[in-house]
Amino acid sequence: MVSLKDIAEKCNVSVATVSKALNGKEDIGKSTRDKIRRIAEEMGYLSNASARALKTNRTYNIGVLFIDQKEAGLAHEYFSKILESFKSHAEDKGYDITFINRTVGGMQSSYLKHCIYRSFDGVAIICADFTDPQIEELATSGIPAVTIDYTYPDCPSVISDNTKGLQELTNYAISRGHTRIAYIYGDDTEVTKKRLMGYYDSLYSANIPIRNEYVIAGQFHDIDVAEAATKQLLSLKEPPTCIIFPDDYSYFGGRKAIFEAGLSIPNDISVIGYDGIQTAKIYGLTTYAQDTTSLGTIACRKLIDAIEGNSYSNDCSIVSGSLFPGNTVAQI
Amino acid sequence: MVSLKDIAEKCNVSVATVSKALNGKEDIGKSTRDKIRRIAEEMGYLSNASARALKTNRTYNIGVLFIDQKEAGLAHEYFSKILESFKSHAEDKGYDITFINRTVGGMQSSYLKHCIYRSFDGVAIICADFTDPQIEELATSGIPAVTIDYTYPDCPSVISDNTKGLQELTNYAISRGHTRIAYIYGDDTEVTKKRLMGYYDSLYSANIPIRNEYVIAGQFHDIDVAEAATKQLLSLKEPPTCIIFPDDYSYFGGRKAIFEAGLSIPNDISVIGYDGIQTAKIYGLTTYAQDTTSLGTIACRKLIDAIEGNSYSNDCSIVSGSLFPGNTVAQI
DNA sequence: TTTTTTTGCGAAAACGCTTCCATCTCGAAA
DNA sequence: TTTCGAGATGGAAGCGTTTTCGCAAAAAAA
Repeated sequence: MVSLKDIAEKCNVSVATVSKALNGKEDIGKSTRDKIRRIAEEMGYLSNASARALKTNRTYNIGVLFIDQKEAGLAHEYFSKILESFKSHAEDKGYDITFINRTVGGMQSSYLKHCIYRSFDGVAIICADFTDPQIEELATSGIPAVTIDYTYPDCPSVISDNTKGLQELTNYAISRGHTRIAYIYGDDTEVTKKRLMGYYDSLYSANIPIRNEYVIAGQFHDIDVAEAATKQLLSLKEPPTCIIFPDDYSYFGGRKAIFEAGLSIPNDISVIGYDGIQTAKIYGLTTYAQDTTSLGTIACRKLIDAIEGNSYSNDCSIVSGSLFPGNTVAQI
Repeated sequence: MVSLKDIAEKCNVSVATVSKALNGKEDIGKSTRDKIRRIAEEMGYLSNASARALKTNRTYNIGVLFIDQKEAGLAHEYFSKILESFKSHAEDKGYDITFINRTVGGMQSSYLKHCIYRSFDGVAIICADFTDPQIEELATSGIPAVTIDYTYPDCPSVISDNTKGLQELTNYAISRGHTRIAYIYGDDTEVTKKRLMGYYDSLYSANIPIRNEYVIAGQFHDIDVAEAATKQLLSLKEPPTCIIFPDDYSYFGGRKAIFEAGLSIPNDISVIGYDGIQTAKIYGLTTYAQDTTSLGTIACRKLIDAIEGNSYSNDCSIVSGSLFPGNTVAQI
């Protein structure tokens, strides 16, 4: 590989001068600068990221935590879209993306140690189990960090407006004449709490009594659980006329139960998802499309602000999505 | 951050000794080695990846090319599952994964230059447009590389057995009594060529004449194109009784056309996908599940072999998948 | 005992880069 | 004329490692 030294020799200048020319420093003659740049280009020079990092303590590398909870991982459209958007924004700004894991040198270690070892300039926690103490350790370690869909104290975050999402969906069902609206909620997380708030709020505002048997626990991205929960709802003496699932994917499980019960959608029962994934939209599922592009971009912008220290805002941005009406909620 | 020097001072030995102790070199006393290791642990020492890379020319970092063709990108289940599997195998072996892009320092450049700049030990080309000259440049640059679903000369690869896949699917349709089997093939790539071979071979072996109007061009992962192609097939004087789609996702487009034509699956027409993605399986789509776990693992193993120089096999591994019968092919 | 071998450890260079500071030149001000 | 300051350039240190080589001490052989 061609190094600064090679260019220096070819140009009859010092290594220091070459470095300055290439980095656009001020104290250098215009003509020498241009010459050095031209020669460097000709020789196909590329700076050595390791050497530069060693000297400057900046890697221009962002660690991304993206954990494969329940085998969904990268294949989970919501998260992978966010990652996609985050990544492309980061690349525009000159940062690369490396996955964080809990090994260093092939040995079990911790997320934080891995990040320190790799000297990431910052980390983005996109998809993770926020109850894992290792995650909290990382988010609050002092390394610039940003979290998505969860907020730690003193760590900037961006979250999807889950309350609003469930409000809009519930309101939509109400506007179509439904009052027996069930909600199968997801895992016990912040996201779920926020969504429940939206659900309760909508019903309350519409003066619809809340029925406990209509609010049952499910899990995110789990077909079997959704199927079982749906069966449970359908077996009530007075079953709901509309079911809201934890997410679009879970809906596919509920659908199975509904069909097996000999019911049709939306004539016999209405259904609603959450996320706005492609395959759900194709089926015309009524859902709430989260704005993954904004989530990723904003998260990245905040992280880079934190890294570079300008206008650093240690707050929580809330991004709202949009209702996708579909055709799975019947007018009553 | 604590460095070798800090440990050396605390232990009253030289930096060289500490390095050797921590790296398990031979010429060092057992007791000093243990002491150094203990102190290092206590002080929370982590070696500096940049410094080490600078000195050794090894980054233990693998570049992964994963390009978002037609907006599918990370959300494409087939590729993201492969990446997932590749990643986890790499991490076990002490390698990290960084995404390749065509910028360096935020400026437009090329994939190869980006990889050189980052000094990746090797690169994996998982999802890309293999006709792009920049990809070929990268694959044949001399940097250890592995490609998936495409083979360049002198570059190890692993490909899914596409010929076999289409043979099995076609044979399955034939075994269910079909003879008017259409195939909407994907983009003009190696993968498509191989699959067409399988399709033709199956029909030929079964003495079923090949009808040109049944073999039409579609695209991978494109719902609209699949919908149009399906319409075209359905409008034939003698439409097929079974349609094989480029992939599971495309099927969702075809499904639309079929329903709009007032037909039902599989009573009026049988359908077959390819890939074995979750949502397709849920719907009972007859498909061919590719073995993404093996694809990722084998690719990673080959790449690391190439990097580390042991038993380096510059060949092409073929991985077969398995038929998922589903219930979308009627018995005739 | 002396000689040889083995073992344990350290000095120092090098990897490629950035940056502080010193030096030198030259035109402008005094 | 001398003095100054600005502009251009280079020397050199240092970032945290690894690794070669040399040296001393201890152990083994003579």
